[in-house]
Amino acid sequence: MDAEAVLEVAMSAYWQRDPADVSVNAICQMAGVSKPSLYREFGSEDGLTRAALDRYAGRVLSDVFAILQGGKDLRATLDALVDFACADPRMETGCLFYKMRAGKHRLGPETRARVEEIDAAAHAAYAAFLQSRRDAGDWPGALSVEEGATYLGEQIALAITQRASGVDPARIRAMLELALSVLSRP
Amino acid sequence: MDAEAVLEVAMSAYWQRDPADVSVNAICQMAGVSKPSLYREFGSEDGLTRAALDRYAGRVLSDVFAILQGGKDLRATLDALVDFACADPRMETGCLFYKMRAGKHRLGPETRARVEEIDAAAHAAYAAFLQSRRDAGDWPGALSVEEGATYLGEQIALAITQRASGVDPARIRAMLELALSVLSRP
DNA sequence: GGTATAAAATACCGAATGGTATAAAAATGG
DNA sequence: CCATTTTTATACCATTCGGTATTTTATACC
Repeated sequence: MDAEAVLEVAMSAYWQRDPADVSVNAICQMAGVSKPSLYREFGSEDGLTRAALDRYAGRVLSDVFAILQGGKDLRATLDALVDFACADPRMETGCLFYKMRAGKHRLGPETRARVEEIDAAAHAAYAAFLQSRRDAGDWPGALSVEEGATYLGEQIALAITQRASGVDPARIRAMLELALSVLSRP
Repeated sequence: MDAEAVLEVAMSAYWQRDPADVSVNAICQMAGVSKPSLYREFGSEDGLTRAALDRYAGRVLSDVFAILQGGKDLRATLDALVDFACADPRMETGCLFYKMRAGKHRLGPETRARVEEIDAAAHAAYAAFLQSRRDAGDWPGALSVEEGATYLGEQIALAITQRASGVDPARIRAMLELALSVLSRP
């Protein structure tokens, strides 16, 4: 049995639908794998969701971190984030991480801990980016780095979550650009 | 058996937790009512959640509609909305309507239809408010009424959803005021 | 080819779900 | 006080869930 293939199937299913709406039975059926084999590999449903989240983080979220750490200026980085949220085809069905975060109480302890870890890391990455822009004199205004990081992160999350709901991407982009305009205005 | 009391218990439970996390059995136990009695009154789980949503709309959402239709100017109305989202103790555990909307696919057909109705009505109320402010010369900028209504509604939803997640209310208020500042700026 | 061993598939378990049939109890009418 | 009807409470049903014991199949070794 190919653990990589199973994980790919699980990640895609959790991502497309919602972790709470995909049972272990369904994943076994989709992957063509028996339940005992899956449990021998991942231990529990919690282990499987955690592994799927890890895979997702390394494959998708890493792109966001790369944008934030790219060293570009404020405008270019915000544009790249907006493009990612509104135009990247991978975000058409939303973000697995945000779906897990929204239903955090339904996750097992391992996966929940991982979600909180990633959440903290994302906030830190947003904050580090904004701090660097402020140091470079690129980010005007009196908003604190902490508040700006929270704001930026939540607006991105809102936009991607709306994409999963099937809202018109053009409208989402307009809303997001409107929300982020406060960061580049004095 | 007191149908009103049952409905009150159900609404509170759905509101505090999440409709998907409260079973019919649990509601019967909390309300001290037998399952057949509840099913004779509400027909199905869908009927119960729908009735709970209707009660919530008449008891809580009506306050939001009242704010939007109060005839006050832009600043005063936005302030009232921000206060409602960030300071009203009833929003401490979030909004039942937004919780249902977020998990729309898990609801029965009746309740889901009601959610969509309310969603449309809320959007229309936001739009009517903004249109009246534009007509009164109170709302500057080139943003369309439709886009403004979507933006305003989603920012309020985000703030209230964050309250349910236990985020610091002061920070939520700062974020929301920041987001809404684009509506009163040229 | 026969046997020991590892892997996988089926079948099962207990708990919980939404929903209902049946038995008990209470209220009503005479 | 008895009989009828309505309401309530218990028990049950089929299905699904996560998780596992058991049996069957395939592989490896000699």
